[in-house]
Amino acid sequence: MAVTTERAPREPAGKGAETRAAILERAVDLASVEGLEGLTIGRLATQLGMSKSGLFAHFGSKRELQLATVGAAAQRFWVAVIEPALSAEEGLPRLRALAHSSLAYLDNGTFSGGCFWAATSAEYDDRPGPVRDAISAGLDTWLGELARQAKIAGSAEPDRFAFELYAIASGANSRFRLSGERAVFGYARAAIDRLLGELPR
Amino acid sequence: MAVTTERAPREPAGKGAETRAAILERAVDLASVEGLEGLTIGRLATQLGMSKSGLFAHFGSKRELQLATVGAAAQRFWVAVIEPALSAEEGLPRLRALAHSSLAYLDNGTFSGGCFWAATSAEYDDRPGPVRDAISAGLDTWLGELARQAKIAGSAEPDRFAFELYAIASGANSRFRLSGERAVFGYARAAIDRLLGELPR
DNA sequence: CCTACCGATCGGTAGG
DNA sequence: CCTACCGATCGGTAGG
Repeated sequence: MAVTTERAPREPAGKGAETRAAILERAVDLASVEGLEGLTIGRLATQLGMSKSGLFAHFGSKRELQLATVGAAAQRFWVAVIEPALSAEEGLPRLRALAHSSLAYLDNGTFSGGCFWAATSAEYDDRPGPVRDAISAGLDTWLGELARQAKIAGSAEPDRFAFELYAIASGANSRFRLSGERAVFGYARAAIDRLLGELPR
Repeated sequence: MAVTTERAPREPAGKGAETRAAILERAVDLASVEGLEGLTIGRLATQLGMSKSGLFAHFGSKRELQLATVGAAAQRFWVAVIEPALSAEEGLPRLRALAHSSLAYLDNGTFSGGCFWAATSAEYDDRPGPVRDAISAGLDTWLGELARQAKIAGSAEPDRFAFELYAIASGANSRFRLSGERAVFGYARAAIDRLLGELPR
């Protein structure tokens, strides 16, 4: 019973699914530059060499396109940041690996327009609705994982710890994006090392 | 000679200047919610009960409206954050006052849509041009002042220090804006106190 | 500061 | 997946 309640994917497989995946890859990059509002169907279609209505048919509404784009960005974040850290033992080693890979992901241009999550969360924090909820859930997952690892590592205040790690990384992203100075990543690494040094050993 | 090179204000004084000031107050709030792209002339005019073209005439282009809005936001930041801290002695006391007033300004809704600077810097970091330059200059001034006070307070790395203060405050803003949890301001205050405690006394 | 208008682009639809 | 089209809204202009 439970299985049958799963929503069937709009695109089962084959060419349609490939096209959809290609659209979403572009959509994530475009949204990281222009935002999820600036992600217009016409511009996206032009970049992909297809018609507006052809692209539109894959999603049915702009909102569905935006939600699918948030999902694709979550996948990319997982591959770039979470997965590489999974080989490290839970607790302090995992935390160190996550902090490293998240800074690397900001530095090396995983998203062409800087961090998708930083851009879209600032854009949507005042726009209630399912798109905002999806972005918020993605960030909550990230902070929750940081807090979980901090707790395993023995932190007495895992939520505060997660907040500080998050703040340092997102601060480095926004400063780097505006000033272009890579020095901020050095500052961020120093701050993270000091923070990790607070944990019991 | 030097005085005459100053650019004459577009609106000298009187009723025109008052209208312009009222427009910009609204524009700052609207932009803190919708962004500086979402700040459309039509919507702003409707909110103020005036015609699009009447409002438009005050600025001549959307870009000029955006630049004037950034200037008005800088004024509001100055009044809310910098000015209240000026009574504190330079160095550690000033730094403590600035950190306090900046967190208070995020918590008490100085801008109706959360921090104008956080919202617009994320929006414009990939949009080269004078608007981006104005936002960037405003943030550079803020970080520069933090670094200047950190240096006076005896920090060996004032730029790193300023970065960390900035990151904590901006992280608190973005987490509060998305999650609504005031606990982040407590985390931020703890982090700032720890940071200020690093300074020589 | 207004009415009346412009070309371009938006999300979305009809019909194939 | 396409062409052809829709009503609404965008920034901006003409003329007063």
